[in-house]
Amino acid sequence: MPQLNGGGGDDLGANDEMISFKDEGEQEEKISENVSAERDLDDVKSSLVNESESSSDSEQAERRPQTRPDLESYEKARDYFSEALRRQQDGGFFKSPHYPGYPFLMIPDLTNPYLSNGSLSPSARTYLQMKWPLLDVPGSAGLKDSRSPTPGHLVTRYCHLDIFSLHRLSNFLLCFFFPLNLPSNKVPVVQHAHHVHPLTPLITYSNEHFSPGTPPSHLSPEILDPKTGIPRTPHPSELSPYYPLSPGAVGSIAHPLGWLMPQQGQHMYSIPPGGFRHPYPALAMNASMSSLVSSRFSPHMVTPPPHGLHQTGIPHPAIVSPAIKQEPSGDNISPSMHAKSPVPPKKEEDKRPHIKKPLNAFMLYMKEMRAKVVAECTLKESAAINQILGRRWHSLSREEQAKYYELARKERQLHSQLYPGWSARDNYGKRKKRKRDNKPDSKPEDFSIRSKKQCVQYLPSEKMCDSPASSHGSMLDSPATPSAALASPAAPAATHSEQAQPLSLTTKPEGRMHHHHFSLAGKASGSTSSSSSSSSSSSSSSSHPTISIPIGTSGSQSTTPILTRPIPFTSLHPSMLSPPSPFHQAALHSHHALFQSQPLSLVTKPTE
DNA sequence: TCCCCTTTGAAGACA
DNA sequence: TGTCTTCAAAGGGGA
Repeated sequence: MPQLNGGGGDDLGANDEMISFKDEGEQEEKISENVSAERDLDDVKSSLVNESESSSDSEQAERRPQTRPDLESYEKARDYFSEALRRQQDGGFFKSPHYPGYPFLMIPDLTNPYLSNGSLSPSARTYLQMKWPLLDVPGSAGLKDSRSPTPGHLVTRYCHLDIFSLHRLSNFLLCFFFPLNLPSNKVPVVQHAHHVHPLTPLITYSNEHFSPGTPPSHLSPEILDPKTGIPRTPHPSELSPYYPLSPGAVGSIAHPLGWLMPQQGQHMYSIPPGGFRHPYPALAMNASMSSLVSSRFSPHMVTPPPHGLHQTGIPHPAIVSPAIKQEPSGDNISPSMHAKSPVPPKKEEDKRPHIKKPLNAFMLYMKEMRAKVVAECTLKESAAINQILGRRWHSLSREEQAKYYELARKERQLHSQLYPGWSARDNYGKRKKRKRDNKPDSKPEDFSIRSKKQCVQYLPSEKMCDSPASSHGSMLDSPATPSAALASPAAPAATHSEQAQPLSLTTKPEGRMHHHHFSLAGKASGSTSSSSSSSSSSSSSSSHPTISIPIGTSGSQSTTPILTRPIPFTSLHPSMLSPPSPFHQAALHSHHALFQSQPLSLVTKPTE
């Protein structure tokens, strides 16, 4: 657990009160989180053929990622933003993440965090919890759990920061994020010697991220010459290349994340060019970070280094250097790329950066939650992790999903603004075609043979996958609220369709449901997008006893009256067959949508 | 070393 | 317009 002042520093004060909180919270967190995680984990683990996966708790503890390498922290920070965003929007709905150390730049008036009555203002609490890892306490304990402490307790848990400590804290952050003319690559913060700073990701990269001699932009729009210290107009090459803009786009970009913009009048600290950079601003965005994006996408945006890296050397998530990600040479570069490429024309076309697709809602969710799932389980295979994530995704309420849809929409918007000429087609052919693309419609027998790592093995045949999606979540009882529809252009179809579904079965986008029989096991039953043949469906039907639930059509198939989608019996959670146990009910409370009480009471028997 | 696997969603291609 | 394909992330595992 990173601690700020464990090494004796007293800059922030109250350090002696901060230390144990995380441990306390971690225990609570473990208990609650493991409820769901273990379920998913057990589910997946039990389905894994690899028996070696079964490990003792001690092994699990050992395998749980501890402090990650810096590069991972870099990504973790990225995830943390999304996490924090969600938590902020959810009011602490989600538990504190496993990865501490999260740099937030915008401080909602930390110097005056107290309300008139002397209590800590909610914003300050939110900030302290979310933005300042040292002060972070498990969100579940503080804001979600019905047993959560009283506000007074919260204040206590928030370390009794007095006004001076907070002021010092804010100053600390300012000094940290906006070093002024630091002479060298030294970390421009007061960093205690013995502990990892909670902002370790930043510090870790600070040698690279914090360009010496770049003053805070909130202090001056100009750049101080690193040599002379004289303010001067920033040279394009020194400016943030994060989202390189085409010349025409420079300065014309409306804030793509204005929905996250904080209230006016709230002072924010913009990021200096060359200062702290989040790899993916849109992901990093939250209300406290929006001005960061504002500054990041300021007219200072210029072309990035040709290799697709930041001047800090950190690759932009959306720009992958050919050295990192192989791609064919210039042949596949679309004309738009040629015209709009942020990279100056080079003789070697293949060195053009690979602009990745913007992440969709699920990808954003996956990035955010993957670390949690991985931390909670011993599973290493992403395929299994993704299955869990996929189920959890479905288990999310529409409101929660809507956040990601909205975030993804902003991502796309931002991406389109930054890369006006970019097209998804530009990336076509840069990956080797998958085998399944050439695979003929597999017969049921073929499916079982096709791959020993097929998801059939991830999903248990006996033990119900008690993941929320297949058992609880929107698969059967999604509220079909239009929130997601409002948030995502893709969502409307689903919402529209699901509203017509008696059971509100959350279905894949209709383009994927090529057949009238749809297995809730999804691709686990062979219904891959590209191999969505009748055979795969029949494979599912043949391999899983199913019950048929009449559902409405969806999307483009809305004209089709009613479809009957067999649900593999093995996909039914016991809770669907019987009331949830007290333990389960506790889990329901702890995990919100992941464990909602089941309105359905399906009684069926496997047709062995 | 490269590809597969797995998930969902977005976007492009194609009929 | 509807259907299909590709790619986005992630990392263990297999060839």
